[in-house]
Amino acid sequence: MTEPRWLDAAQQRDWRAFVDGSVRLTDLLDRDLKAKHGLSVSEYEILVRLSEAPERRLRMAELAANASQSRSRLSHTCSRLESKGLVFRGGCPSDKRGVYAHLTDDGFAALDKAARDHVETVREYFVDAIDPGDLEAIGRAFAAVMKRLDSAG
Amino acid sequence: MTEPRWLDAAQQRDWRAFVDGSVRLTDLLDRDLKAKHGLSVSEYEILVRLSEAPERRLRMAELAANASQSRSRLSHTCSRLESKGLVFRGGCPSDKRGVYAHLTDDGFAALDKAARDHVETVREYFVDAIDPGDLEAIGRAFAAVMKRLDSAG
DNA sequence: GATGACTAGTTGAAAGTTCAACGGACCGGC
DNA sequence: GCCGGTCCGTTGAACTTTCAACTAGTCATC
Repeated sequence: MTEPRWLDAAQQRDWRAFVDGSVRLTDLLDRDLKAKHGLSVSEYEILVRLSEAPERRLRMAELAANASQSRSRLSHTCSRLESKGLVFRGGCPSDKRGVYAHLTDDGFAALDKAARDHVETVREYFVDAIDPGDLEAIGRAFAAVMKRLDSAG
Repeated sequence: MTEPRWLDAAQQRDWRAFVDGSVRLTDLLDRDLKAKHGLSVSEYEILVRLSEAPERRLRMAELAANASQSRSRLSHTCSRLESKGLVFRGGCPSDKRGVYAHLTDDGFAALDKAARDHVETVREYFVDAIDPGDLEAIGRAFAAVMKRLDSAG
């Protein structure tokens, strides 16, 4: 077995800061959203993507891809959101296998309320905590990470 | 209700890049580690913290804090790791409520093997995908985020 | 040395996620 | 037209995480 190229001290420090910081940050956001609005971050993300889609609806597979979730997970989560009345599912005329997830008016209203609090928390613990130049660096960096993930499949 | 200060376009782009990128990256790392070594990232993190501790052992509460996990979750996860023979738990003489989680030799060996692959994947999709200056920015930024999380409790 | 408040860690059930398998619909070649 | 391969989305079981008790030990005060 060849010796792996270990990270140097600075790389390790930066990588760990990201791992620890992002775990703790998403944990906070999740608890915050759940306590104030009864939504998990992944449910919230689903509502966001739907709200931005034309006619506020998306095919399940596309929604799953947008929200970086497995189809199975989305299916279960959508069932929950549907039973809360925030989403409903209807067939797709052009492809009879297909299903459209629609955002309901209640869903839009719930999202609007949740987003107001959520953005404040994101500001407080992320955007406003970070030097503006460093924030841009994060944007560039994770765009590059995603590009590499995409080209790997 | 006062209008929240929404993120501007650039802030939103950067925030979303982070959210999407980090979800997809940790997802990949998790699958990779699970497929090659039968460990989840959170199990891996526990082994890492133990391996770095003096005498390769830590009190449960301290380990939970280091790994950013709840005590309950750590308790369950440790049971699993214990049944795999990677960790064992023993009492604490100075505080009879206390429990030390120890890394076994098998645990250390498993971690060593896993780390060799893990670091390669981290390099490929994170460290080597990112401009060095941007990586430093990430380190600074998430250190700042953690500092703010700490001072909020 | 009792009392009450707090901390360490575990437990079991509920809630959520992953995994493998499935039913049905599209699509290509024959 | 039909047969195999593939894609869409769902399902139920297995697994993991969260939540709310709970036991037991410590500590401070009286």
